[in-house]
Amino acid sequence: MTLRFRNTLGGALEPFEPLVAGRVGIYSCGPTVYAPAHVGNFRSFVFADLLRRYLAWSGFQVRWVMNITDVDDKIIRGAVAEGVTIGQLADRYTERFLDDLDRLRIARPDVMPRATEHIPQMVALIERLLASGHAYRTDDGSIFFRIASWPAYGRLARLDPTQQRVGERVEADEYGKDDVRDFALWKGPRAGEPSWSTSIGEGRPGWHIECSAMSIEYLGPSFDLHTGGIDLIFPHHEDEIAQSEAATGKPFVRTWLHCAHLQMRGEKMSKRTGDFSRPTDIYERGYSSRVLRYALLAAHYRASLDFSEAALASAASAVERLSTCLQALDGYRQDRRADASLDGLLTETRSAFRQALDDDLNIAPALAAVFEFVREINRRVAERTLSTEDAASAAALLRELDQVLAVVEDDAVAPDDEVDRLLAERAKARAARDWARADALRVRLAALDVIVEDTADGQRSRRAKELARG
RNA sequence: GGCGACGUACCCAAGUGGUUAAGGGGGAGGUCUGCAAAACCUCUAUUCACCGGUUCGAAUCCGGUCGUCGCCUCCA
Repeated sequence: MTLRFRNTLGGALEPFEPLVAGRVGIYSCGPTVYAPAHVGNFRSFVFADLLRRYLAWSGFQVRWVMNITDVDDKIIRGAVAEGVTIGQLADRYTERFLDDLDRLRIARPDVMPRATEHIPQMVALIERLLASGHAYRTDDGSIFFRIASWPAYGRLARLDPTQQRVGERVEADEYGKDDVRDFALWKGPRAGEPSWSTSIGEGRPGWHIECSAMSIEYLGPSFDLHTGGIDLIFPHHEDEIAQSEAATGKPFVRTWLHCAHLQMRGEKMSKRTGDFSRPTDIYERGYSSRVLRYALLAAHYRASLDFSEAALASAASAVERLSTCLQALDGYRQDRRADASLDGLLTETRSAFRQALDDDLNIAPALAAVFEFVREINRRVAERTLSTEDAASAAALLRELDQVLAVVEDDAVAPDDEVDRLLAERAKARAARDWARADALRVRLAALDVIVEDTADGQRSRRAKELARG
């Protein structure tokens, strides 16, 4: 089976064929850096990261671009409220965002362009739209895209523009548009707002144009994959398509992938309702970042996912099961003949994993393949039927699959002399069959959040950090 | 009102025409272990929201009903 994706544009499951064989260009709509992003936002970034990792694992050379929106209404409002510049506010939350990405093991995109550093590219696009009659100016210096000039408008969202409930949901016309459905490419200058002096006049860019300008700049006028949350389909991505294709005359994006919402208590997690969590809130509750990653990753990207304490607890147990297996393999020593059936198991597992993810990133059967492998390996570890080399091969497969999942490998633990000393003492006590002393040391280690377990391969320790404490 | 997604065990969730309905979590019992933990084994849906229909056969196809969520405005 070959790799297939459900394309939002048209809704069909399509075989994936990159424009250039062996190479993939991905653009992901990134954050607006006016505040720390919440867990719902990160669901879509974890999804994009899974996509990127899986494509890379499958042998594609991937170029991943994610924008940083560092000028918009909310940033301007926030900067004014704090008495800082929009640059200062945006820098602060960009740093915060990058930290959040790192902790969630979302590998940094290859390019993270900022809107304010690409004004010339946006202006160039707008000039072409003005020249071709797809855009028009209004009295205040704003420039709008004329939807009536683009018959394909609404194809992505399967929305008939004439059916929009004008007046009820569509904002009243502030800028003197010809048609209320037309969207801003450029916003004329206003007192107290940042403004750029350009060939199309004074002002600042609209939201949609930045993604067109920056994706075209780094991936070309036509590229393979574009991701975002389901809420960006309309109007954001619809507008991107219209303005990009109208400006370049070329088909914009081949495949659009949209991630469903993270829900909280049955409703979309959003800052607006106040019902949301940030990653740091989850960490403070005692869950590690890879538990959070697992919780966001374990459901199919197109299915809405309810974010709850139960989901996190379940993720914590699952993650612990995976890393315990890896740890057991790393510590395993057995001088014996190789397990003749191991190669077959490794091949079957890799194949089932690939087959699942090839099917529109169907994560559940992919994880099932991993867990079935773990159960089988745990059985062989317990029965001591693996050789030391077999254990290393099994561990290597887990690590290989974890290049895609990034949840199995435990975070490196900072060395701790006190813990090391207690562990060594306990090992000595056990060797001397001094059970009372060994048990006392185990209790002391537990107080330091270190769980000690005894196995056929000796004492094993791990941090008690995946589960909520208290 | 228009458009879209969805309803499978205690929870999450795969499965889109045909042998025993994946997997994870949780729970119950057991094995192993100095003890503990981890791990392993067994059990935990004669049934897939409901009602009709098509078919030799449906969780899977068709029609209807009920319910949930999202988009149509800024939003991941």
